[in-house]
Amino acid sequence: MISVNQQLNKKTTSASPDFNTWVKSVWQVVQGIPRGHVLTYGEVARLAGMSRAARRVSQAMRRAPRGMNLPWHRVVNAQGKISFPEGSSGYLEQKNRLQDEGVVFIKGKIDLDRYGYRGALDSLLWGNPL
DNA sequence: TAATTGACCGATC
DNA sequence: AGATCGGCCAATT
Repeated sequence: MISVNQQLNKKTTSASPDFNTWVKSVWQVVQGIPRGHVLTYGEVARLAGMSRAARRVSQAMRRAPRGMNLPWHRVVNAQGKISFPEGSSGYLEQKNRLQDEGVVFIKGKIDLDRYGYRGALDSLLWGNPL
């Protein structure tokens, strides 16, 4: 008995042109994140045109060519936390990179209202403190 | 072919 | 605030 999940998987698997196109959109979106700000996986997915594909964003970023210097570190999860296992090399590198850009961690979390893209726009429009 | 795996998310308690 | 849970779906095992 083949599961529904497997059926769906089969239907869209094997490098569908749609998915590959979307992957490129993901790269563009990520490239557009300003220094010192972050976007969540879900937001990137949505902005790239697939609202439910948060989990695919990491895949897309992993595929990015080295030369393009994708600012992958500016993508965090919806809780404002780094999604690599705490203490892993990926975790530390991402945290270091973000801190170098002025992003502040409080108890391992980033305040998305302040550093998120939306937060950034609100800051500009509202001129609110910090 | 089938099951498992994630750099996830939102609702809910 | 933190923990659980179901849904998600290409890639990997």
